[in-house]
Amino acid sequence: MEFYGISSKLYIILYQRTAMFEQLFASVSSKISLTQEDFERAKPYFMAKKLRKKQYLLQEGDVGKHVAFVEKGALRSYTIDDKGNEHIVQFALEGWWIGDNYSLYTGEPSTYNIEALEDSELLLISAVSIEQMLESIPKLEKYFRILLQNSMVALQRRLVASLSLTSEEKYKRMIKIYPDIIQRVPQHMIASYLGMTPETLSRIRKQITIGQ
Amino acid sequence: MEFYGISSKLYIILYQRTAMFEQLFASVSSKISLTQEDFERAKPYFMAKKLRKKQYLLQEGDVGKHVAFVEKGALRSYTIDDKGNEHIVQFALEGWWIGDNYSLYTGEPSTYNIEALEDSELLLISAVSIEQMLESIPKLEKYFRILLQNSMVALQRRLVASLSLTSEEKYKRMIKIYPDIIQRVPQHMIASYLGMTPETLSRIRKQITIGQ
DNA sequence: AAATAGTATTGATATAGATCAACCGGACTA
DNA sequence: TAGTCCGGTTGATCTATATCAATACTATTT
Repeated sequence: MEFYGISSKLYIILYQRTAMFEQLFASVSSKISLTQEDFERAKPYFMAKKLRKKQYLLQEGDVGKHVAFVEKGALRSYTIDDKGNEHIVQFALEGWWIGDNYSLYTGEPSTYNIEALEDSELLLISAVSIEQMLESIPKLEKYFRILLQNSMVALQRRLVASLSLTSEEKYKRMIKIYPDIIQRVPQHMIASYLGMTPETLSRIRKQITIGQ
Repeated sequence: MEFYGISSKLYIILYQRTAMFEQLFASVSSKISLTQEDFERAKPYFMAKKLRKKQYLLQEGDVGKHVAFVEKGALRSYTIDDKGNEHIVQFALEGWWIGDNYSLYTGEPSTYNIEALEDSELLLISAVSIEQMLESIPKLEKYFRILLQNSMVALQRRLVASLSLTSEEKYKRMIKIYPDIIQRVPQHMIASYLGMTPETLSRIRKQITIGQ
């Protein structure tokens, strides 16, 4: 848009860089108003990273050095409990943040595993870079605070849901809130996220489709 | 301690004011290092409030105008689900914060009820006061960020626990993490917090005490 | 094209925990 | 002093969901 008078080669480079931050720009803009210049100043704090399907961003025991914003692809974070069962704590599609904030800030080893479910393109940022970026662009404080608050609310609601709903109700709630995740993620992972066995989810789905 | 050379009357007033903020001071000091002067500057942003047992700090449908720090007493926040069942989202004893941050910042009506379980002494602070206080004492930003992070971690762990543990394991975990809450809160509320019926909790306790 | 690993379905059976119901003891309160 | 409320216990029964096991399908690797 504002690229009049620059060579086509440079234009392409700039265009790519913008495309790379497309989702992040959308995410920030949806929560606060930020000028294009401020946003340009934010870019250098991030590092692009691609992950192939099944690669890990973080493994249990590692210290999380970055949090990641998902520009493209899909990831999950999960823990393994004492009985050896996996529990999916979070999915992240385009426009979501994922990482272990606690490990990032405390320097303690993480209890999570974060794995790409599809080939993914991420924007990483370190704890130090976040500090510096917030120092330099204080408006972004609000963006991150809103993110944190929203995740707290989502987490509390999910907890209440897990305590009060039947398996069928949990699944229907999931369809309503995250239809896109249902589409892209294997069914047994949805089951793990909802705290039920794959068999139970399969039966529930059968019942629902017959019912409709 | 640092009150040499002042009249005994003034001493008492200062002593009371300090006593009123005792827990808050301890909480802040445990997470960041703050000078006594900075802390003194923080005090005016708070408002003291006493609540008798069974009184409410917030009721579903109200907009949360403050968050509260508990200097003394015990509170709970809970929601009522579609089936009319109460679910306790949080307890708060001395040294804990309680409130609906989401409602506070968005201005939307709260979905929570916050009730005193004992006669309690609170320090309230409004959204605007928090902003101003953080502006004036930026060090406190870190304090609040640590609080938020810790609650996220606790909440995620509680969620995984609720998905993976048996009722007995959940109760034992609760005893380990919050022995003080077990002591002071009616048993059926513990059951509600853990997502089981009072009957189940009663049976579990019986079994445990026999086992030991 | 064959082999393998990952994913989903279906059936039979077991069980943790919910539900319903009765009862008990203590603490307000009328 | 009796009466009502509240919290907790105990028993009998029911049910949603887990577990175990077999089979089929699909995608990926060789």
